[in-house]
Amino acid sequence: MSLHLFDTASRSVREFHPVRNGTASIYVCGPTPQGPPHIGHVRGALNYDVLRRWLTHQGLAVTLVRNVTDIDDKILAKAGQHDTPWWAWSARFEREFDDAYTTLGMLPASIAPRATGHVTQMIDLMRTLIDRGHAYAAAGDVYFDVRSYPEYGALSGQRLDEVQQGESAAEGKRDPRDFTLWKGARPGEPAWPTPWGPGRPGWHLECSAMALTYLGSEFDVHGGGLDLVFPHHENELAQSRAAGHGFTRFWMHNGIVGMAGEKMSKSLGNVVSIPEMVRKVRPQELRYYLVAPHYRSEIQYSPDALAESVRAYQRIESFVQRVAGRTGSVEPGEVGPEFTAALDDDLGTPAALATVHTTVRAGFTALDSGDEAAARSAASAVRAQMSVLGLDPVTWSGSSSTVDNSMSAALDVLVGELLEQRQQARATRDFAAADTIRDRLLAAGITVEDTPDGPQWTFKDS
RNA sequence: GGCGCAGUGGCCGAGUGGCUUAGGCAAGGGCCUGCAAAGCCCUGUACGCGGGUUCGAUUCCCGCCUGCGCCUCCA
Repeated sequence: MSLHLFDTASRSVREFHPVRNGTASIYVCGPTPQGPPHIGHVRGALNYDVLRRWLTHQGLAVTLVRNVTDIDDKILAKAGQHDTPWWAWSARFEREFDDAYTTLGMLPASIAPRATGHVTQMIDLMRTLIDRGHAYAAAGDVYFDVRSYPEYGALSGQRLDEVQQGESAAEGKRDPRDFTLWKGARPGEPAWPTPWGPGRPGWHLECSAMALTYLGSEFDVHGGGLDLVFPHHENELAQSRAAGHGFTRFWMHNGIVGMAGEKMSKSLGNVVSIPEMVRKVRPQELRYYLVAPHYRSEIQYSPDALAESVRAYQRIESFVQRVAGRTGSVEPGEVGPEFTAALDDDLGTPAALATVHTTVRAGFTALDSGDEAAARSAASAVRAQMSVLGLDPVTWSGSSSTVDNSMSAALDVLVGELLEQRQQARATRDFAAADTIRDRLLAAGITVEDTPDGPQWTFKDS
């Protein structure tokens, strides 16, 4: 195995060797569920889903932890505005995130731990840091002493002296750049007891505590959006190393999703929340769009680009369907060396998809020339490749909820009748009647195409 | 002010010191088809601007312009 991944800490592509043979451990910064999931959240999550699938494909037992920051300032503020308990607010959007992940075909995380469930571990971590002289309590808060850790800033390339100082110089803070491990409770706020007074988890501490709890003192990959490098990941690294842990071997950061100059807003009609988007395109098409560019590239969202992806995905899909329609169902086979090389090279999904498309073209050519064996072999490779990307068309059509199987069978009979009538009309060269049938089906969302194997129909819910 | 990323053919999007210069979408021509759709074949010579290094740069170096991310919450 020669997977190579870009590591933010070393700013280079390095060979991946798991900490524990035969396994891979991944921690991904998950959502702060204060609102509905949007395209950017999902882009990141999808990236680690592909990584996870690729590692699994290589035979590794993957543990993927994606946390939920179920308490923070914004959650408290928004819940307050809506007169809702903070825990109900975050639970509601946690469910929306889960739904979005599932809708987009992501494998479930091994565990999705919540911050509020790991206060014990956070207290332990803080105690260690205080004992080692890296943290201190002041006025109910607990801070990390940034100057006590000389490596601070190495991950993000920030020099401590140049870091802009936060505006709020809280009481007892030794240095304005010291970051909060634990927030003392203000009146009316939820609080958990600690040796330093009641309060609630700080964002940075929470991630370290959960990563260390589930993945151990040293693990393979820590992922998140590029916007988390500083300060979040810098702080996580500092507090974890200062507490004596090796922490992660690779820092992996996905590019962010921009909005092509426009801000995302409902009034502009460019809302990109996942439930909205999935009404416009099928989830597998959205997934294709988000997975096709390299994960480290920035994506400027545009409806036109999304539409291109829809077409591209449908081409692959129709190839697999065509082969299955003519020669019977096709099982996934080998992904092949080119595809492997592409993903091994820092998860090169663009090159991997280029291989898929090249295979599709060859497969269509084989189909046209009647070489069914070659067509089946191509389709089999395509299914395997797409499966690694979470895009296998057969799996997706099988899980489609638009039409369940019994309905589908009934529809098949009815459409079959009409297509039979149409064939008879065509046989007598009554093309007007034949076209009327086709037009009526199209109006109902059923597209008819004449292939060398006879007419094929597809249903699209729109 | 500091740290960092990007600017590729009509569009999206890879990549590389010179080689057969990804892939997709769209377009034009052809094949196939009653028509349509799909598919197949062919066509398009692009790398922000100005310098430099080099036999040779889109690819390396310097400067500039433009856009973006982070330094406060963010995937």
